[in-house]
Amino acid sequence: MEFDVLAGKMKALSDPTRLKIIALLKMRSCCVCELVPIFGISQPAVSKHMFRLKSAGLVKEERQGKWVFYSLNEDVFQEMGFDLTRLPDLSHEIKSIEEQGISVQCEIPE
Amino acid sequence: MEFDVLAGKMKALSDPTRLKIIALLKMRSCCVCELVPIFGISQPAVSKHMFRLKSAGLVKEERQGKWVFYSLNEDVFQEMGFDLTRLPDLSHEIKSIEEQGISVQCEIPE
DNA sequence: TATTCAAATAACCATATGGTTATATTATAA
DNA sequence: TTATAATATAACCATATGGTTATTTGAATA
Repeated sequence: MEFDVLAGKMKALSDPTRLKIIALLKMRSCCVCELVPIFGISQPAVSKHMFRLKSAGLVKEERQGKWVFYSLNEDVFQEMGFDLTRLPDLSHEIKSIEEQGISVQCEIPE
Repeated sequence: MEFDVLAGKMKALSDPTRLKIIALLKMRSCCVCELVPIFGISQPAVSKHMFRLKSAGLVKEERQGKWVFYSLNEDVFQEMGFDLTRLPDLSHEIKSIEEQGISVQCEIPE
């Protein structure tokens, strides 16, 4: 797990519209033209949201004739939730400031 | 759970620095002056990050003399992870576009 | 009381974000 | 082949973001 990568996935879900899109895709795949009336935003706005979700790896796309169907990448989505519960150990950072003598002992705020 | 609120929490964690701060606070409380040398950014930059984490409810603050110690709000953090796995049901949105006849049957892209 | 240290706030800047309208691309249908 | 439908891309705009430096606030210390 890389902090940058996980933060990128979080950013992809940091918008209410994209979060709702994910909730919808948990039910079934959708094409752009279905999402437009649901969210009441323009078609290019939906396309941009899908691009962001796809770039983060959260969503897969599949063209079916003139439609492009987007589906949830369940593995990536689940892994993200897991990563959130297993953030990397940063004890070396704590150790570093302690060795440099710049840590603050909250026990002894004399 | 509200999509807006959850998205707000995600946004608070959508920055690598803030995500690392959370990872640090999982180990122990820290004050601003400890985080400054760890991240190599200015003290006001750290203060702004803490404000954003606090606003999202992910972090608690406690003044100890001239220091302000920030600690992880573990309940909120855990609940966020849980909410992510239990996104609200949006079947009514699907039903709506189906009733309006604007849904696309991906089974029959004739 | 005056000074000093930690943190917060203000003002600013460059870049990112989420929307728009207009146009291009891709694939079906006439 | 031409028109049409779905999607993507481009260009633009207002606001948000993450950083900076300068200043203010709060608390401990000389």
